[in-house]
Amino acid sequence: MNLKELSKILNLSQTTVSRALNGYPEVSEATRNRVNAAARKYHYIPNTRAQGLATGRTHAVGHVIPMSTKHEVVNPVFTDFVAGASEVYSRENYDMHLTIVPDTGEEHAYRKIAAKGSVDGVIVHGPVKNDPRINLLKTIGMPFVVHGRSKGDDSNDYTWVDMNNIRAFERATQFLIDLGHKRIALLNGLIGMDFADRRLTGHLKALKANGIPEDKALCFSDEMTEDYGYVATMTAMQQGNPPTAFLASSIIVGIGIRRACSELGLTFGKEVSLIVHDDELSYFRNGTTEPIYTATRSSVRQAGHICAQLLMDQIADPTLPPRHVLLEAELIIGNTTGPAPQTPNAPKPS
Amino acid sequence: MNLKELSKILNLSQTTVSRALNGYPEVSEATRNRVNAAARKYHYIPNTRAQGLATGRTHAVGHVIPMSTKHEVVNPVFTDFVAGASEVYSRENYDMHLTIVPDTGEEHAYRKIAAKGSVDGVIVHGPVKNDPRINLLKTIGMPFVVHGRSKGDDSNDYTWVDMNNIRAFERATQFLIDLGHKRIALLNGLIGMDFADRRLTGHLKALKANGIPEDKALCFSDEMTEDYGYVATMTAMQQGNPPTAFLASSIIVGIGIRRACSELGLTFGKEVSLIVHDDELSYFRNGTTEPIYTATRSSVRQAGHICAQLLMDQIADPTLPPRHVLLEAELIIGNTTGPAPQTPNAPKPS
DNA sequence: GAAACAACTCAAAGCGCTTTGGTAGTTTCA
DNA sequence: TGAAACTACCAAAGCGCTTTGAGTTGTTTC
Repeated sequence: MNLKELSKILNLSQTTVSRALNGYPEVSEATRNRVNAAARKYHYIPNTRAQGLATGRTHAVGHVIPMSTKHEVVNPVFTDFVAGASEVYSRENYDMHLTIVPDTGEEHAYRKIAAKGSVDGVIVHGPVKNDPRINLLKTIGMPFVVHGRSKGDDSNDYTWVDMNNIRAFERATQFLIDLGHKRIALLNGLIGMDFADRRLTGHLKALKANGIPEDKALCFSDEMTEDYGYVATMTAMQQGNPPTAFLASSIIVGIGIRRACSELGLTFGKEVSLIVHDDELSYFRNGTTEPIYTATRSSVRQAGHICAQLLMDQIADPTLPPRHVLLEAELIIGNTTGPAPQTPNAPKPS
Repeated sequence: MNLKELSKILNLSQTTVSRALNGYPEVSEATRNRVNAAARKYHYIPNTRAQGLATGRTHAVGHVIPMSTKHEVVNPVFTDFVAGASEVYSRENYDMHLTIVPDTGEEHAYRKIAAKGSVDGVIVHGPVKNDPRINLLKTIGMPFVVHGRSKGDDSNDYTWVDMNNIRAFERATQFLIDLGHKRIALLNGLIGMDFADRRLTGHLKALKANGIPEDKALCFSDEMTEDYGYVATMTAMQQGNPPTAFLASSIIVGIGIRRACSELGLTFGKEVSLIVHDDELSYFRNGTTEPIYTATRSSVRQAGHICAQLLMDQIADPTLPPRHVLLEAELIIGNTTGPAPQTPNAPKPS
């Protein structure tokens, strides 16, 4: 069933039917009701492609995920982010496109997305330092919102939603220092990712403020998998001077740390302390009644929601000035932190 | 840059340019080269909407995810599935649409997807028993592939890709029985989901074959989160007659079981055994060198890849008969299983 | 040297919608 | 009473592409 057929049935012109359906005022109420009833009866749903061609609007947004040989395409954080964003999309009747582009030749990929005309705007995931995509999208003139930020770019020139990574990791580190910890291992995300850089910055800032020297051997950086958490912990604990505390960039890494510690016979809050960053992933709740981990908490789902909302606004009115949302993480005290052990941990055999 | 402009620049008709670009034979090689060069030079990329309108093909597929109040929208298994599927899509230059539909009024949602004409086919996720979507899609006449199956529907009548859930869980249960376990807890997925039903079937089949009575108190069923694994384990272990072995429907549930057991001071392979189903999730590898968990293993990423491929085939030739792919899970022996303890486990205090 | 055939190229229609620029018919009001 | 102002509708153009059917050359063939 298309417009033509429907209008024939109703003995009206396509114009009138279209206007009736889209709420234009130049149609009498009687006709409008008649049209709406018929549309429902005959299951009439406008063809998006045609609508898009005619209006220049697609009612769709794209999520573009960079894929490299270095890291996995889609991760659990992305998953929850999308869940949050999709709440907005389905409310606003927008479609969501997922495009996975190799991070070589990104420019072409983005140009293609713009030229193909299949989305009204995009969300940029996983920004790196000086991310070239931002300028590209600006010159192409496609509305976009960045999840995170990109250091180096003038950050007032585009819309972003970010978590205060520096502050969160500064606070977490300070909390551990206050408990007497001096040897703190940081299990960070992939270096080069903007968020990972900021977390490192925050961590180092707190160390410095307390006169604790940075130890490169305690700074790890990788894709945030469970296995990474395990392996890095094992490596750290086998050093001559192992850490008494861990700071993990994701609850998933924390799970790996837990497995390692349990294997090494270390109890959280006693021999070793742990703070994780908790994105409130739906499949890895940090406890339903009381927190499992001491954590810096900030909902990535909420971030998705906000990003989507800002993008919708931007699409509705492209002249809107750039907006910025900086979410603060809460510090949640759980059972994985405690005072630093009196005698430093001895190296553990492998 | 659009076709009209490009053809003006080249001093050719739109027809010729279009044919040259799309590889039709009625164009001289010289002209074709000239056209291709110009297209590259001026960054010409055809508008998908227009192309779709003209051809009836959208070069896009939809993933439709049912959303209910009962379970989360997107889960880690879905994530890896999508990663696998997207490999095929990007190779074939297809777009991927994500649509999240409330499971009330599903019929309308699917009809809408078909009528909107924005995808050439869909992948059906999370089939339940007697899933109405299958018949609906058949009558609508939209190509589709089901990830999983739907008991009750004549399973030869549509294309599906499934894992042999019955066999996997039958084998796993038998393996535990062979180790002397008689009290085996099953931490299954949501009841009603087709895969969960089959897993239960396989489990019960093995119990029956060995004359072990079913104990409802040992059968759990819920959304497969880490917390569920933890809570169910705690519940199971506090019973008068606790289990000596666990069978978990996902590695994530297994992680929760691990946390509970470690808290209860139980060692895997000694006081308690554990087999998980391992979907080979990229963020939760079952060990990189040796397996962490004894597991039934089957790559959901591969399943995604296959589904996507079958859907592409189906779209290319809708007259193709339905196809079925049944993947077998491997049984991987890790360190979490061992002989049943001589004296049954005593109930653990909460 | 006309007819037949390739080898190219083109104008125009059509995909399903929105929107511009109308036209009738009715009401309003000087 | 007649011009102005509405109201309610419509025909047709246009969005950017593909594709049909129809040329227009230039080359063979008999």
